[in-house]
Formats: sequence, structure tokens, C-alpha cells
Amino acid sequence: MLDIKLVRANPELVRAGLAKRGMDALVDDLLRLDLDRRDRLTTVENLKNKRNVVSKEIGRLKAAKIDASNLIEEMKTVNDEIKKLDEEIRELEEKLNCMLLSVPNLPQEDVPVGRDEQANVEIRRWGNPPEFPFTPQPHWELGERLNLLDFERGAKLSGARFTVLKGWGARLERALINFMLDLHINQHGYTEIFPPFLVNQECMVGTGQLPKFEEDMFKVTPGEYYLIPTAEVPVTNLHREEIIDFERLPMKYVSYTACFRAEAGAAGRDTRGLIRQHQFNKVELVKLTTPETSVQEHEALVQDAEKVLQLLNLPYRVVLLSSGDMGFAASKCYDLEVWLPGFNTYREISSCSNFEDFQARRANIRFRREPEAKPEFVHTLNGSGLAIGRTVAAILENYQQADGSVVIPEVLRPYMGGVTVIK
RNA sequence: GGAGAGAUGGCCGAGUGGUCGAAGGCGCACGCCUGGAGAGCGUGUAGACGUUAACGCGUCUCCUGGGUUCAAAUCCCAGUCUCUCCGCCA
Repeated sequence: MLDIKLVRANPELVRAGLAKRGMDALVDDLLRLDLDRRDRLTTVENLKNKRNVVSKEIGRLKAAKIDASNLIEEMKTVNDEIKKLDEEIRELEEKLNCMLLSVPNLPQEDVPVGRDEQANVEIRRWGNPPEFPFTPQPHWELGERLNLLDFERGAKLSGARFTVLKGWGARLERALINFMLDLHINQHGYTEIFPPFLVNQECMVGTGQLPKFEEDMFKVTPGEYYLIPTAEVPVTNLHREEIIDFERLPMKYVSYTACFRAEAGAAGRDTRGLIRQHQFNKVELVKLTTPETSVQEHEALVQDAEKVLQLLNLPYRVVLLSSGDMGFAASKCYDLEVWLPGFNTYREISSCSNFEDFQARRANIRFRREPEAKPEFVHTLNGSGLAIGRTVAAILENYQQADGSVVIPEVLRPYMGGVTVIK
């Protein structure tokens, strides 16, 4: 959420930032609502002040046994006015808030401006796509032939975009989760969190999924729960409505969770294989930082995610997303794209974003520099480290052999009972 | 699911409808004291919003939302959460 005070003080800056995202116009509506609201607020606060003063006077008079019925009558009419104004203000605030909650974050200065992924900028590449003396197979064919993936039974159990992992496939999934968690905990200094997979609406608003992207979520009945689309939601919201001590920043969390996405609007895209599922596993990195360190912590977070691909020896590239391709809440976002021989292209396997104070303002996550200092909003960041299903796909495709077997990356073998190859 | 108890500031804890944003304690910050530390003493210590060049001033908030009243932490209603006992359950 943008700061209404920023909009008020610097409307041109906000307008320019939103224009980079291909939207605008709103600023004037926001300003008008804001002005209207403040105007009425001043009036009603004066009336309330009068009520408070007179009420005390009435108390005094009654204590002195003096008649106060004329004052009491006067206050009744004042109260009617207050009630009316309060209602108007409530409506204005609701409108303003609704509007603010649907305005995306402003891009950082160095984010390339463009309407979609065409304007993304490749930052660096690591590793070389493997050369195969045969036609490389897509992971779903390898996975089915090796009896690791069962798409048909996934569909039988649940429907399209659900998959069953079997035998060494299930083991590989679990190995990757543990390998990534151990890496980030032991080498990168993150604290592990295992959160609920169902959260309330406040969490979804806090990180920006709601109110705008309701159709992307699975909502659960009975109760008012949402299935988390990413661990970002529960982990960032851990500190919702809290004021954090300065010494505790930056906070670094790593969390394995299943993730659930409705994939509304993605009909027909990536219908085969593990790339786009309604349920998938992910190890997520989340940081809470001070404003002055978030840029460097963002770079460090990207490197922590890259380390996973490097240790797995999977070729990838780092892409800086354009203003139009970034997520709603992000101020800057790097995607890690892994090489997939079956697709003969790079595909997103991690998305690392700096949200600055956008989520913190929604979720009211603050910190204090000094014991007596005013609270300030933290900056929040997160990135996949990594998406497990897509990592499985990348391993199957990059490590496939001419005979259809798949070699297990060395770092995973301790997690796979020492197995070196799946045939 | 049944029965009961509770929710007050960073924490503990008081609070008869009016002088209560809230006693007291702890913690914390600053100062005094000390060779230094501790103890002791003093002062200060919620947040949001509005207004102001600023110092300030005002409004709201005692779990949340309604209601009664000129006036609510205090009375009434609904809800949420926590705890205890019983039942059920991985």
C-alpha cells in the first residue's frame, strides 16, 4: 500500500511511478477523497471536543446539585451531528482504503521501464546448457517412464494440474526440500519456520494477494480460510501488527511449505508436466530489514537462491523484470530462470522481490531504531529458494542420459540414500 | 462437542459511570551519585489520525463490533481469541 501522505505531498512522483506500470488517473481520485475526508474530520473533531468539554461541565454542575438540563439538551443535537459526520467519514475512508489497497507499488529507479517481459533485462548467466548427443526428453516423459511421476492418477485423485510422486520421485522431492533447507539454515543463516498452510484474510491483505487477486486463491470452507499460495504469506505476516527491536533486524526466515494456486487465467498454458500445478512445494526465503539495507539484502537474497542452482549444477540466468512484468507488490524483482533442455529455453524457477515498505504498511510491521524513537515500517523481501517441482523438472531434463536414466546431482546423493542414478 | 474462567500500556497488575490515556510495580532511556559497577535518587517513557513553520493543540484507541448515556475501561448485546475440566481425535 502506498502512503497517502506521499500521494498528498508528492502526487507527481506517484503519478510517474504508476505510469511506468501502465496506470495513472487514480492519483486525482485519491487526492479528492483524502481532502474530503480531512475536511469532515476537522469538523467532527471540533464537535467532539465540545462534547467532551461540556460533558465535564455537566458532571461538575451535577456534583454541585445545579440543574444542567439545557446543556444536556444541547448535547443531544450535537451528538446527532457527530453521528452523521462519523458515518460520512467512515464511508470516505472505506472508499479511500479500498482504492489504496488496489494500487500497485512504485518501481525502483533502476527497474527497466516496459509493459511486459519483452522489456526484461538479462543480468548474468551461470553454467552452460548441456549438449546432448540425442534428443533430450521433456521431464514428464522421463518421469513417467522412470515411474517417478504419475499425472493420470493425479488427475484421477484431484483433477488437472495435480500430480502424484512415486518412489524415487517422491524421494527426490523430499531430498530437495531438505537439501535447500539445510543449505539456507546452515550456510546462509536463515531461521526455519514451519507455518500453517491455511491463513485468514488479514494475512492475504497484508502481503497483497487480497483484495485484488481473490480469483487466484483457493478459499476453504467451513471457516474463512485461504490456502497459502506461497510461504511468503504466513512468514511475512508472522510479525504483523508488531514493533520489532532494531537489533533483531535483518530477520531472515526460510520456510518449506506446500503452495496452492488456482491458476485462474492460465488455461492452456503449461498443461503438461510439473511447471504449473495447483499444488506444489517450495522453499521460500523471507527477510525483514531496515529501509537502508533492503537493497543490499535483496542482492544477497538473490545470491542465496542462486547458490542452490550452482550446487545442483543447473545452468541458469538472472533476469531483472521490467516495470510492467513485476508483481503487484514488488518495487524490484529478479527472476532466476533455469535451463530446461526439454523446452530448449530458460524457465522461471525463483522470483526474488524487494517490496520495500509496501507490505509492511499493509501488515503494519514496524521497528524502532532507539528505545524512545518513533516506529518506522520495515522493508520486506522474499524469494524462492527454490520451487521444488520445477527443480525436479530441471534435474530430470538436465541430468538425463541416452538410455533414459537420470543421474542424481552429487549434493543430493546423501539425501537419496547414496543413489547415483535413477533408471 | 459440553461446562466454566478470562482478555487493561513493552511486561505484571489496579480500576466505585464523570476529575482515567488510565494507580502501583517491573523493564527501558536520560541525568545525579561511584575510582568502576551495583544499590539508591530524580526525570521521562503507547500508538494512529488531524492540525501547526515549529513548540504545541485536538480526536480516537483499555480484545473487536454494535448499543444505553450529556458522559463508558466500568452497564447491555453479539463476535473473536486464550486458559481450565470433561468428551472425541492424529
